Amino acid sequence: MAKVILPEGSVVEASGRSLLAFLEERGLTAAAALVDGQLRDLRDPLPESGEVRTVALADPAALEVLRHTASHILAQAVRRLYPGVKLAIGPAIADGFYYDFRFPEPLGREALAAIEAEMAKIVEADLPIERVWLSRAEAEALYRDLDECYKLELLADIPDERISFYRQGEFIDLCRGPHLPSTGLVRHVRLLDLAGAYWRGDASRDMLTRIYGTAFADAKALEEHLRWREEARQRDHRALGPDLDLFSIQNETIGAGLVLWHPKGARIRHVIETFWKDEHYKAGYQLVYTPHIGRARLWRESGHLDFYREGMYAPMDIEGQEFYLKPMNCPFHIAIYKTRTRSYRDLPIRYAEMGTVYRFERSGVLHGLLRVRGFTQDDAHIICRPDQIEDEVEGCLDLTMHILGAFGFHDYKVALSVRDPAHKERYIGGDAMWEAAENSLVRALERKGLPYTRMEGEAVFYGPKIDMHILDSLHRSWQLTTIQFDFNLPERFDMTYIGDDGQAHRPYMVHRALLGSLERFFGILIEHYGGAFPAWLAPVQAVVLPVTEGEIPYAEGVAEELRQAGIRAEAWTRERKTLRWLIREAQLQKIPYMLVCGAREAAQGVVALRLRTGEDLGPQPVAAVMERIRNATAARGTEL
RNA sequence: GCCGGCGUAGCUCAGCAGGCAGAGCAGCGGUUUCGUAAACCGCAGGCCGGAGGUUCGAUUCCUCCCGCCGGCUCCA
Repeated sequence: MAKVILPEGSVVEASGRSLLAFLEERGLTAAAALVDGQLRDLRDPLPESGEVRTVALADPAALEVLRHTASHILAQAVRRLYPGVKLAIGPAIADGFYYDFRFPEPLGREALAAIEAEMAKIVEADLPIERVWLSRAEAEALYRDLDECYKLELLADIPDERISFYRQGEFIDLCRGPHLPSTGLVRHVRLLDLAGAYWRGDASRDMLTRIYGTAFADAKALEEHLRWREEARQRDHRALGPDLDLFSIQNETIGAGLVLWHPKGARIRHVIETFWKDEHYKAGYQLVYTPHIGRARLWRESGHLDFYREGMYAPMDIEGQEFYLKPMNCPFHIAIYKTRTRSYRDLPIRYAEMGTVYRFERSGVLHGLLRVRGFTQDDAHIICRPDQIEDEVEGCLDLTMHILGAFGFHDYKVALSVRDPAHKERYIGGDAMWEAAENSLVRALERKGLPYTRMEGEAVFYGPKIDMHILDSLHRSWQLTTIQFDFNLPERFDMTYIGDDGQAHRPYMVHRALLGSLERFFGILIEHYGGAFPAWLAPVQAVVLPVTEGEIPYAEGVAEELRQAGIRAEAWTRERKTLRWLIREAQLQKIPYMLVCGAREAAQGVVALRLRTGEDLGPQPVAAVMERIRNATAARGTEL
């Protein structure tokens, strides 16, 4: 007899019947059964022994099942409305689900409403969803009759002889399940988007139409998700950038994927770079500058022309010599290292550079600041002895958390990428190097108490690495930091140091970027803060607003006083507008501090302080306001 | 590259059964001297993304091109 745990927590002993039968007797509903840690259909007969737990519809574990069922309902609805349609695949994904179709006619977004309405009918009908097992021959016959070429292809990849299908009403679909017991449970579903997608992601195969949707157990969760989407849309850096006059990308005149940093964006970048440089000097790095182009010989020696050519732009001819625009900074840093014989006493050497690189990206993948063709890496190369690698990796993690923490990122997801143990021959460098490097990464992560996911076979051919993802204010994950060993370049460039034995040795080299690229990081920052930058980053920290023309000289004096104190301040006196207009404008520009000067304030030598939050703090001495802004700036927090 | 959507004033958008191209904001000129999210009046602003076709006539219909946006395995 199996131990059955019902939704309200009561336990019964049973076998043979389905969990669904028990629930129906009690007038209960649920999404699925959890048997030995695996989700199963409620309609399955209970096992002879073990534990069966009821998974409620509201259980997070049920979400995937719910969405998978929603994708079947979508397919059923599409089938009804578009008889000639061919079905491909329809899985649940992180935020919802999709289904890929080939439509006989192009489908527009406006069709989604009608499909949603048809889905509602299927939900209303509360069709039972039942699993059906077919033999291979039956399955193939079924799909040949229906002329479902994609499904036939999927069938061919399934090794089993008994093939699992799910049936709801007139609709049947190849599927491993599990599914909800009936369509009536999918109450809160919404179709969101329409997009093209290749069959099996392969650009040489058919282009299908993908319909995206999402589903939740209750209306509130669906509403929240839709609000979240809307919030993300409003924070889109591609809209905020031009609105706040931070940057522009001018495809027609400048070129795709090439960023113009406007004065306000440049002001923020300057703050970021200054902070970054100061912290790097403190952490024992040496800053360097290197050129944007280098001779073909350099890139041949580094191997870039062999392994990275598709990411590089065509060479330019300079006095008969080929030069390439740099896609990476490493060869230059190595060239600096090699200008003299290095002693073991010189190590570690840490070269850091805000190095601007150019990489070819296909036009379709370019995306605002997040994917560009020219960008500035916050790059560094650490060259060290074998006995130093662990401390060096740990030092990278410390610096990463210190710097990212200042920008309000405190949640990290870490991926450790190591060799594929089955194919060690695909990687450069010996076992001993790989193990030492991997151990140093693991130990450094453990010493920092950072949980990580180990990814076998995800390492690049030249060394193991750590990638760190941060979560932004909307809980979206972004990969920023990468810390990777490179066993390849020291070899290719024959880098050495003289050890205490008087012999030449090969150093370890670690390549790392903390913010990744300044462009990408800026885009993420804009979305993280929704354009409302904290005081230390705000391009304009304070505006001084005169109430009438009479206070213009006073306002200008106050702004000048602030600027002399190192505060980024402007007096808005260029044209005569009402205070209401000025406040609204400052609010839209998301300026943290508004200093209102009317006749009363001017007479007393004070300002009325209003914060971006809408808080009116009333009259304050100018010195007190400056102190407040200076404190908020120094704290690098979001508090104004 | 491919699929779908979209290209109209600096920006946001309306218009189009085929008949001289419209609004708000921004800009410029003036009036208003104003107290915490938009004072008022006026002026100017356009190869309706580009090329070709159909037509007496095209921003509108058709074809091609260019650009932008969403997406292109999280596998039945």
